[in-house]
Amino acid sequence: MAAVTLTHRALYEEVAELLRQRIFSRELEPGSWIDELKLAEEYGISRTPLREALKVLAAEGLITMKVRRGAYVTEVSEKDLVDVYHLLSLLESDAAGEVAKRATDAELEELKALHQDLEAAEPDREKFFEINERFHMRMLELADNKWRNQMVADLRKVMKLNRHNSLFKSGRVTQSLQEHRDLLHALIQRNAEDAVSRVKTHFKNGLNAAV
Amino acid sequence: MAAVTLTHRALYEEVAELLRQRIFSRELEPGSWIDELKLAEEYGISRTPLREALKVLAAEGLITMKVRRGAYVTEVSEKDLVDVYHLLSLLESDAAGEVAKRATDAELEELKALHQDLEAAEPDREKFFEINERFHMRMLELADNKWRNQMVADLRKVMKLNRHNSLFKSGRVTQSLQEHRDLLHALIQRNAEDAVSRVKTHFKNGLNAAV
DNA sequence: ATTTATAATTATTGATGCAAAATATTATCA
DNA sequence: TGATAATATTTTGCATCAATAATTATAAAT
Repeated sequence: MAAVTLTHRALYEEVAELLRQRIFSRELEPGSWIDELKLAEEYGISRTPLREALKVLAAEGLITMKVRRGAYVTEVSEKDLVDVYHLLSLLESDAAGEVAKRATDAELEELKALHQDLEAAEPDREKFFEINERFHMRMLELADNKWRNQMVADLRKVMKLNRHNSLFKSGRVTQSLQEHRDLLHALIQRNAEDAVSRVKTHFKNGLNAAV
Repeated sequence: MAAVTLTHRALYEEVAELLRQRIFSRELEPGSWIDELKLAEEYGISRTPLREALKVLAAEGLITMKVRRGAYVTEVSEKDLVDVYHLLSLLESDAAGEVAKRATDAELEELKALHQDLEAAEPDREKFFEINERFHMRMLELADNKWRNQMVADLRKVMKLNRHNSLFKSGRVTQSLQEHRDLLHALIQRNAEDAVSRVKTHFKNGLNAAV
């Protein structure tokens, strides 16, 4: 019904995005079964695009398909979280080293501006969260490896499944900001080795605050 | 036709696997458009499970979906190949370091046995290829990070899209064997640092032979 | 009373059909 | 003769429909 057809993206993509939001907001809880029929009715769409959306989310690791049992929201164990942080640390630190070496001055300026936004957003958790994500992804983009970007984006989604968000721990935001400052300093100094180690520290502390 | 219904896996999974084979065998060429209707008829199935299979392959990076244009086999540029090798190097070398530190003696024995199979397979390219893959994936498993396993498995699929297979270059098999020998030595010595660097060298040489 | 088997219900998976969109082709006009 | 517009064909994408598999509940037998 009333499905406006200015469908720039395919319907299954739109639905996938809606489902992601519901998963991250924990409206769909980890471990819970996904009722295709109910969701399709709720969105006023058929099950076909919904099922295609579920396949996409399954590939991202957000949901798990069980044969003849349907789709379940992925449960992230503590070990999973440790493993995911480890990979993010590895991939993003490598990217930071690349950026320190290859980014143009203008690009580093851009990161600096993003960081300033982050400093300004500090009291607003939601905003801090969003800009933090933007900073990380922008650095990734500057490292110019689309395959890594895709992997990091997927891993970050899994990370967000975890109920204990590290930024909600008291003092973590302040600490995180300091780590970002240090990283930015290393990048501007074009000290690749230092940038790598700063990112690794950042993720190590992030994990400690998360578990 | 004759679609035997001992469907332990879902049909879309089976179809995805069949398509992977056709892509790797270059029967479906990179850049070429995938004719849903024709394939569905060929396999004697409907378009629904086929489309779901395409979504899975798209998530793996093997095919690319264009809105209202359908699915195309992914074309891997030289830069893509460099980027993918870089990531494989990063992820697998890290895994090797982990294995050097944490694997049990029995597990290292298992890797050693696999390596012996590889030595024995040398003249048979096809077999060498297969056992080489098994060795790499087994090492990954021993490093015990399922998220990394998934990522490496996907990246290796993309790598296989490339037409220039490095192992087809003369002398590369011999060189590759030597690198494996060195890696195994480092693992058995439990020298993590050396293992990491051996894997990195292995991928650097692999890339050089591939481009 | 407990266990096993069968039947019924429920939910997933696959097929078919239809509508909308994009591209290619043809015809007409300048 | 070339360009533009209209039409036709091709193909994607969504919905509805049918069937298959699994689980649960009930009944019967030991």
